[in-house]
Amino acid sequence: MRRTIQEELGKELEGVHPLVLERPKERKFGHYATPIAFALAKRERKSPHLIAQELAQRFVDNPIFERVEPVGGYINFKLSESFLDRYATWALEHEERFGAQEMGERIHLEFVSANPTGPLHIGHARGAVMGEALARIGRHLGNEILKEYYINDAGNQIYLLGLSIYLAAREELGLPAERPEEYYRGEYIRDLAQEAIQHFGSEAFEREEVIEELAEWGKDRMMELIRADLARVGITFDRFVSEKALYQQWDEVLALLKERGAIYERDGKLWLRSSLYGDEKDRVVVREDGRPTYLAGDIIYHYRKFQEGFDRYINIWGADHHGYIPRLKAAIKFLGFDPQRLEVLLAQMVSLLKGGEPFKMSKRAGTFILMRDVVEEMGADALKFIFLSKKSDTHLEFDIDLLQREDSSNPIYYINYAHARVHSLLDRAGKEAGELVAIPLEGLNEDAKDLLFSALLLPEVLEDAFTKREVQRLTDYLKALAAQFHSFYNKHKVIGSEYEERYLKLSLVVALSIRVGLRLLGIEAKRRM
RNA sequence: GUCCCGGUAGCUCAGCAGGAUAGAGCGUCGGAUUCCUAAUCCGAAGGUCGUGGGUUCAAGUCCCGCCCGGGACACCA
Repeated sequence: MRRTIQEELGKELEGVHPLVLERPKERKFGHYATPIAFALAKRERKSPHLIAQELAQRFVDNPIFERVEPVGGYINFKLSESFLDRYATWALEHEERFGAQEMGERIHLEFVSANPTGPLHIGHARGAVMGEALARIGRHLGNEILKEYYINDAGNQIYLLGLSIYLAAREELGLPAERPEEYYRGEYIRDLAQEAIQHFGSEAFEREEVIEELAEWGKDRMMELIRADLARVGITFDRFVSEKALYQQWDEVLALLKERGAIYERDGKLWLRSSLYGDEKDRVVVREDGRPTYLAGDIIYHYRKFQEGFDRYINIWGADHHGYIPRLKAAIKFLGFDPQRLEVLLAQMVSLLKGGEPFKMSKRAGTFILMRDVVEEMGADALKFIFLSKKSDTHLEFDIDLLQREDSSNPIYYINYAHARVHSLLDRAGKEAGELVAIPLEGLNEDAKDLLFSALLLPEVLEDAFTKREVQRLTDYLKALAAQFHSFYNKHKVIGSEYEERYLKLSLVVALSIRVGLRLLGIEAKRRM
């Protein structure tokens, strides 16, 4: 819709000035507006109002507008009913494809990538939910998106996982278990230990040699559990990449880096000259004992990603990794690729409240809040909606108790109720969606036209949400649309009125936008409550 | 010290690429149901947009300084 308007305006105003098209805060100013005359005032040495008047003249006969009005320096455009109706019919004909586009970008999307040394906690959930939603919206808009999970299965942590299971198992079996300074604790370790005793037999825990084996086994079990947690919230991946397997390519990548002058030796270590490309200092990639650092793995990983030739790469990381971005981008540059193709979205902290009290988590004490438990408590839909309703790079605070309530303080409930109401209207009227699509919308009051316009905004909301990576635009839109529908419903009787069929068609468009919008957030709209 | 996020109504937050009188939800107070789901709606009260400068026809929005809160600054992953 916005595109159509822009094209129409473009025909008349081309070359005049870059076109800014905005939606006025108040509906009385029309559906769209442009402050173009302000910008022209200086150059033309005329008052903005005069310029707006002149420009507005060019659109008076255009059938897509009911009214084109200069106010101050603004030109306000009000869409005609016939245009809105045509667009509504078109939307209903497209059904679930409403708002779809053919953007055609090939995008590599990496997210979650939590270490397989423990279950997913609430902090992981944010990036997880965000990645899935972006992928769904992006695909709806015609992009090809590969969802990938990078498994950090190399390094000391996996050994620690094995050790932790080993110790817990020995404890369980009544054998002496000496705790080192660093190990994983928490209920899941005890669960794994019991499972391990079943699997390996109690004799296995008499010797330390089993730790390596336990580490490997534990990692696989953890990945299974993580995948199960994700699946429960409707999140899936197209590919899992193992860090460990990447190291086969390290010699090749290191040689390439050396060739490009990216590497130097100091104190017996190999350093990446990342400060040359924006990092605050150079970083070690190979330690004195010859073991590559974590960064090395990430360099290989991104080397392989970039070799696949995607148009764009998106990584969703926890905000605590933000300092890591410059060194990775520097490495990408050294490898001869364009670091601008890599976008890192940061998922900021989540603070949970329960009954107004902070719900503290501490990984060390093993008291972190599991994503699984939150899903259990408030449901996957509410979790997704609330996590997506704030920009991912700002802190999020919410109270679990609020999300269990079944009223308007729970947004997902409120939106579902609007959707269910439409279906209840249809049932009540005994009408099928199919027989309403062609009903012409004419003679509507302002409330109905406003609601219709709002319902038709879905495509541009989706486009903005995706291209700006701001999914909260969609959640905000759905809340506002639901509110407008509830208000309309309370004010205007549908069944039995002379407008019955027209209002039903209008309601269908509202339901369509809600349904498609929710689906792209990974939530299925309810037809009955 | 450097970097990231934030400071807008009692609380949680919107505020688009600078544009029309700063918005929503919750909470508070008042009202609506012989009528399509009151799981809803309508109304009211409530704001020096952290602070001091600057740019602009126009600043919550952009630039600079300062204050406050949260987080990050590995040869851990």
